[in-house]
Amino acid sequence: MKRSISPKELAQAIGASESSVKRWCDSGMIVASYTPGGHRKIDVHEALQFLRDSRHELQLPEQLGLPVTVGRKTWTDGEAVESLLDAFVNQQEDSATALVMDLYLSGRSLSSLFDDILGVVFATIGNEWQCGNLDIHKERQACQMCRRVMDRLRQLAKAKNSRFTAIGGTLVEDHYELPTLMIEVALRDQGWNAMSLGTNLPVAAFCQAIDEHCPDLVWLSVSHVADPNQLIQSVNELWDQLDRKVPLIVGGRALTEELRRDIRCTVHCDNIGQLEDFLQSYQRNRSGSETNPSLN
Amino acid sequence: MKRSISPKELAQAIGASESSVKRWCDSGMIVASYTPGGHRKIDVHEALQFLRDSRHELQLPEQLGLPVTVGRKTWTDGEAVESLLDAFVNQQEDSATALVMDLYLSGRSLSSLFDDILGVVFATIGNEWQCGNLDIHKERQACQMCRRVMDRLRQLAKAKNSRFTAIGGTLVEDHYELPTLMIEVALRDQGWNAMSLGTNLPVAAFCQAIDEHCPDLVWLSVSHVADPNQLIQSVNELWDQLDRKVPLIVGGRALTEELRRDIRCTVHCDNIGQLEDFLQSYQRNRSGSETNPSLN
DNA sequence: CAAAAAAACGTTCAAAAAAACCATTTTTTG
DNA sequence: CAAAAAATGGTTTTTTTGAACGTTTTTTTG
Repeated sequence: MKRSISPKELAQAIGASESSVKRWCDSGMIVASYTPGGHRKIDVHEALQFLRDSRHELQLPEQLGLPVTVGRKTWTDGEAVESLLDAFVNQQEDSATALVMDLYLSGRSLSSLFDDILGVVFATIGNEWQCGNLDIHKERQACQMCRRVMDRLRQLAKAKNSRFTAIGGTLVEDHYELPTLMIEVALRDQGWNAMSLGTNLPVAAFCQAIDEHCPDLVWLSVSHVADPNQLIQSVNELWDQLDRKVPLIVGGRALTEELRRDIRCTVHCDNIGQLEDFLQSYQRNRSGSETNPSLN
Repeated sequence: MKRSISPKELAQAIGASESSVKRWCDSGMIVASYTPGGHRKIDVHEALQFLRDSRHELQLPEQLGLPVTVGRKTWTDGEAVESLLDAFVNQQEDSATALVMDLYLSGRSLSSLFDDILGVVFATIGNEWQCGNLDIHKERQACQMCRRVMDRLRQLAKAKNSRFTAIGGTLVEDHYELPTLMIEVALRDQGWNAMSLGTNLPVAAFCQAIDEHCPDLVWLSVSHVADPNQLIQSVNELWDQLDRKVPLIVGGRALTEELRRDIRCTVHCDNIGQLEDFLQSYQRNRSGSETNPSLN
């Protein structure tokens, strides 16, 4: 952890301007030390002392809900996973939100955020739960909190007037919402007009939605399979329903080798990163073959 | 969306003078924080809270980062239901959010908002779906949108340091999230520290959570019953687990007369309004019988 | 190691907010 | 109904704030 921060960082943390923080330092309201060149260094302890003395509330402007994150710039994957796990398990939603926003705003791609951080966190939570080390309700609450955090990301990546539409969801008996939500948010972040239809849907629902929205892409998230044969039949039914030009993307942790063999789809994805890779080549092809005024 | 605003901005937003807003801040009617120099900063949450308490008209909603349509109209229940239904079915999330916020800010109680508006809307959506007039995915998407709207209300009614804790959720095979979320939000609005454990939970999960949190109240939402006998057994198991002093509240549209007869619980609630009524008498009793320093 | 880029410095200045005060309107009360 | 009380809105002076800008220090990069 950093032990001192710059005026700019403190300014961001408390929602004031850098000028004001500098003035407060000079007037002695904030105790600051100086580098040989004259740059102010504010000890985190002094910053917190100042927060208590002044009537200023720490109103996290973007992120940084807790002292531990003040001025922190870079997280390694391992640290982020560990902290997030802790926050989710101990129901500290503010910390979790702050951390995820921190990662997002630091320029990390959503695919990396989902695959390398949140995915790992929830894989761990799932494991701990199945090993009996974690109560069921903690797992559920972690999912709920994560969903709220994702909703915030979803709002940040809100759909522009994109030409490309995508729909997706999960089939019957599959109630896992987070994976399909991740795909929705990742697609939106890539400029798609993505809509998750929801979970536990019969194939008919997909077909109706396809008729209604004429999407340019359909995704299917598979996290739980009640009846493998029914799944295979459903996916293939969906495949037959789709125009050849509309790719069907299937992925999820419940996809066994056998299922993959028997399922017809455009591409299997094991994570969001692969999905994005596919999208980019797909968009290049589409843009190349189509006459597209907006790109000229 | 801005986090905090100045008195002048709030004054413009509600069409009052800056002087009045400052006076209200000083008198405590508006909860304000201060910069080190003494400038008032009003958290948007607090501004909305004040707006709701004081019944001031919101003339410039955009000052608070709200959609411009908020506060433009007074709604009858029928109109509100009709418009909300339209917004949910046609996936106009912004409109739906604005309308719900409108109703909330106009001073309507959450119980009324849930029982008379959102409840009716989703009863209608459910009906239309079962009659085949509405595609399944539309119902699912409506639920997702509603959940996001509820999450915003949940944030507004954020838990204070309440003495009273409540937990609840749904039992296995019951995946309906909205009702239990409504209860959570309504309880929070009443000053409770309410936590929804989630859906599709075994009784064991409730028991673990009860051990961990020692709640003052437990709720159970029943929207779908796969096996009536198992439900009865589960609820009674839960009842036995609970201390007599901790009320168990059971409600939901799937509660038939027969089920009610065989289920042991403190009180059945058909809607949020009844829940609030029970809470008020309960809190009076608790405050009266307990030695409670904070009330003296 | 040196050049380039980024961040922080100090200063100035205009806009915004606070505080204090007074006039006007609305509500309460006898 | 009229006087008193309370609430509201406007004005002035003083204080606080945030942004701009050219300069200096620190960090990054080749």
